[in-house]
Amino acid sequence: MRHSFQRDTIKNVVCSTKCHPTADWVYNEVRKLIPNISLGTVYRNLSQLSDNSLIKTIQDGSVVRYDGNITPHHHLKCNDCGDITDINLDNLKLKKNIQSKFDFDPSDIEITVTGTCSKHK
Amino acid sequence: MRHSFQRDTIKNVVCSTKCHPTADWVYNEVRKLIPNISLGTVYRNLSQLSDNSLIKTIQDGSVVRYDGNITPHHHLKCNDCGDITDINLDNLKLKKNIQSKFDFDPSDIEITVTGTCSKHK
DNA sequence: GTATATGCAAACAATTTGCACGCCT
DNA sequence: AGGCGTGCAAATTGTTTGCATATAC
Repeated sequence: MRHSFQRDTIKNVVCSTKCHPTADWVYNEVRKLIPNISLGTVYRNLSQLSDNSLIKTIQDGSVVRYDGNITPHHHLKCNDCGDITDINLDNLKLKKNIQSKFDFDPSDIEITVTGTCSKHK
Repeated sequence: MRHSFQRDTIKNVVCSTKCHPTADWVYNEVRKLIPNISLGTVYRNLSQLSDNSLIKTIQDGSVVRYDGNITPHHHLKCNDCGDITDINLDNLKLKKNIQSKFDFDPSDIEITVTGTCSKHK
């Protein structure tokens, strides 16, 4: 992967927010910096960045969101505001449990908790 | 929700398989029984059935799959064959943990474990 | 110089919707 | 009779791709 101003900018935008943005949100932000960038370029670079593990993707219903936080973590999603928050959960025990109980070799465990956040109770 | 032969057939098809089918798979199966059914009808009824909690939906990447098993359970997905298997995990502790640690009221916890199934090690 | 990246527009796949007609109750 | 359900086709949404040009190394 060689250098490109577009890709650097896209990565910066994704990594400087905690809002777990969609491609479209990223596109609009990046356009403020590179007005004539194309949506295709944004998609291509987001895929590429995630293929190279520089960002993460999360499936939120039918849309893909991106996450600059690449440390292992999970998500809370509020049904009211749609906000997604990062949480850390120890899943080592779960991993071992699954390995022994189901004869399955986990490479990734994704836990998404939906519910009501403190602001909306 | 009143009676319809189409909806009954769709529900039966979804509930008699463990393969977590897509709308398209269901469409093709149902067409064997009702050759002139339309894809729109299949989508409408799958949504309706899941709105009424008679079936479940699971997001598998960008496509939606349906599950006739409506008891609380989670999924193992093999990276090699793509097969999705139901597993039972006790998440009561996790629920309580999240409630107290993050001041968040969980309504649903979804755990998807991807990895390698026993057949593909 | 050559391979990779870009902008643009067209193509795509999954899903949804508008409409006229048909069937349940 | 009135409203929900249906088939069909067109529309919508999110995403990907082909192509000619531009840029990195």
